[in-house]
Amino acid sequence: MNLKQLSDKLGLSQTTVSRALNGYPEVSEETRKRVEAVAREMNYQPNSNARRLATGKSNTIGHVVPLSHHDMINPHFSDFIAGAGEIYNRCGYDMLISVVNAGAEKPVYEALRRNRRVDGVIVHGPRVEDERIDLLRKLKLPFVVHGRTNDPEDSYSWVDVNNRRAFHTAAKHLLEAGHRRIALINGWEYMTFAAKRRDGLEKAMREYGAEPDPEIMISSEMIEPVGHDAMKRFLNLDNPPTAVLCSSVLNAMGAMRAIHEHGSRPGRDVSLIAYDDCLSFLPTTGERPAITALRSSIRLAGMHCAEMLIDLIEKKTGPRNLLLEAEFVVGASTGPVPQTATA
Amino acid sequence: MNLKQLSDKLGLSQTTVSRALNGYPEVSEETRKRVEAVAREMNYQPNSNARRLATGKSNTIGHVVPLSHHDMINPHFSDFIAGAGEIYNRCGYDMLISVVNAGAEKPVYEALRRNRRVDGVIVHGPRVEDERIDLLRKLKLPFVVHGRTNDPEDSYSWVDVNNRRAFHTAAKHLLEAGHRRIALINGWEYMTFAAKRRDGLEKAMREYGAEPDPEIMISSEMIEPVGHDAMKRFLNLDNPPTAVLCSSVLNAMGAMRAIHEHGSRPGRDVSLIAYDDCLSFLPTTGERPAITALRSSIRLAGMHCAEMLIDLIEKKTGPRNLLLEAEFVVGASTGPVPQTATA
DNA sequence: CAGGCCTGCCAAAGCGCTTTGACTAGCTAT
DNA sequence: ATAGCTAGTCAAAGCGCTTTGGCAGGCCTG
Repeated sequence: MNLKQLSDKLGLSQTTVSRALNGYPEVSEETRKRVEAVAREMNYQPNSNARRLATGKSNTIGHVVPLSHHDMINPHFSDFIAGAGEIYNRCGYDMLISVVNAGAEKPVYEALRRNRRVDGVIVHGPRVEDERIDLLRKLKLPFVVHGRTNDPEDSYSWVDVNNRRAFHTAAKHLLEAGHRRIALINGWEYMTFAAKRRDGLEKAMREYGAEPDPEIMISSEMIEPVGHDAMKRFLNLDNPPTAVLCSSVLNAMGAMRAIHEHGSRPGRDVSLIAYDDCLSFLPTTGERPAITALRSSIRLAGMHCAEMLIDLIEKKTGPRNLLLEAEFVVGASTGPVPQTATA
Repeated sequence: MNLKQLSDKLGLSQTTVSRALNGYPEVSEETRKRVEAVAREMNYQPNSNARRLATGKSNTIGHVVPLSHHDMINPHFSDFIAGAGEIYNRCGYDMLISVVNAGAEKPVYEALRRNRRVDGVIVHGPRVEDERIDLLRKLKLPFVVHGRTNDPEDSYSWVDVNNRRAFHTAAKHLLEAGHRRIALINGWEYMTFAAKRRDGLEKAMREYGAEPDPEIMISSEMIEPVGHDAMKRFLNLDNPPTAVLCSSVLNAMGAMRAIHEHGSRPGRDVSLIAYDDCLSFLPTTGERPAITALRSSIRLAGMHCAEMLIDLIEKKTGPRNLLLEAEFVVGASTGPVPQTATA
């Protein structure tokens, strides 16, 4: 069933039927009703390729997903997608995903643009120095960054969590409890979110007269074994940390494992705080959670990004920004600094 | 730069240029070379919407991803996508993802078909009773199932792991070591993979004269806290299991946590085997792995599915099947049944 | 009542590609 | 010499939609 057949059936021109269905005002209400009724009855749906060719609009959002060195997609990604996907469904957009080796994004963006394959893109995993912002601006391809780069903040659209403040808050909590040697198990610090988290931690420490020690700070992949190995190493130092900040629940689990193996008790001998992206497959349970955490839903961030991008595309507004705050939830994994250590 | 401009520049007709670029034989080699050179120089790339409209082929593969009850996408999904995405890139296909509530897939498939939005789809999360097979056959939309349903096996295309044999092997390993009370922390058993795993376990147990006990078997979401809570409950029974099979590393981690909390030692007091999908964010480490596991890469499965589907689409072959075997790797989490228990 | 202005509809021209059917020139076979 | 191929090219007809530019006819307005 195509437009021609439908309009023949209705005894109307294709023009009128098209307009009726797309809500143009040049059609009488009566005709519109009739067209809509028959279209529904015939189960008519316009061919999207034809429509795209005619309008130049694709009603598709692109996600260019960088693979890390280990051919792995950031595990946070599936939750982000779940959030964004919900909005796309609601607004009638499709989601196109391109998996590509980190750093090789450029030709993909160019191809998406040249082909008019997408109306806009979401930028994942922004780095401090990121050439994608300039590229996309040059390509005139609407985009929203999930996170930030070091470009001027109001020069592009982004949705981000206040990572610096989050880690500042967490660090302050530890510092107030007497901790002075605080370890950091961070993501890659060429990524903006990780750099900002370190900033927040260091700022808080300096405010309390504590000196950040590079020896107990690591920047790496946010996965379980990395957390484990790092924490194990830290605990075996002559001067081990009394607390640790983890950039993800994944490496936090590893750190916890190392703490247990070392015979230490979390919250007593060692305090631990994790940044919890509310990963759907690792829900942090119960009333009094096992882990003290900073929480912000990555799924929600996905929804915000999608909404903002669609707004940008349809209303052609200028750059917009959204800064979310992480929630700080005290759990069982933090406590006052042990006496032996403060002495 | 479109075809017309390009052919004007070359002094050829659009027909000839199109044929030259698409490798048709009716063009002299000399002309083809010239066309290709200029096309590259001009950075010409055909508009994919126009091509799609003309050919009716979309060069796009659809993934309809069901959301579980908790609005969560199966975490295995991102690894699968990484594998499939690699193949799509290599073969010039795009990946279209539709996130949809579990059970509401039907209208989405119908729309994808009617719109000629995709050339084929990958079916995720097949259930024992799954109406999608029939639906897709009726829609004449090529598809490959990642897993199986209870439809006749050669009546549709699938890529699956031999889940029954995998769990049979694992169970046998435990049974040989003297274990008779074996617990199961499984995925939802309306999903085929989970049902088959249970079958494999029960078959092995019966072969060794052990009776499966429903009280120490659970079918649920494969996430950490579920594994924890289940194992905790099992260990507190009057007659606790001496071994446990976990359907995922995620719930295995939870089970491990419960074992530790209970003061038991994995591999000594309680044996544990996990099915490891080689999740990129939870790599199982080292020479002598901490967990005895069945291994099969879900990323590889993604690649196989993508390859098979593209073959189906391009060569229009009949149904094809691929049954992969999981690798069994003995680690530190299994050992002989403790004496107290056998007595 | 002439002129202008809506309202509601239509025919036809794209959008940029593929593909059909035809045509020419040169060559072979009869 | 005529017919019949083949190789190489082209003009034009789609693919199914949107959108431009008209064109009737009814309604005001002065």
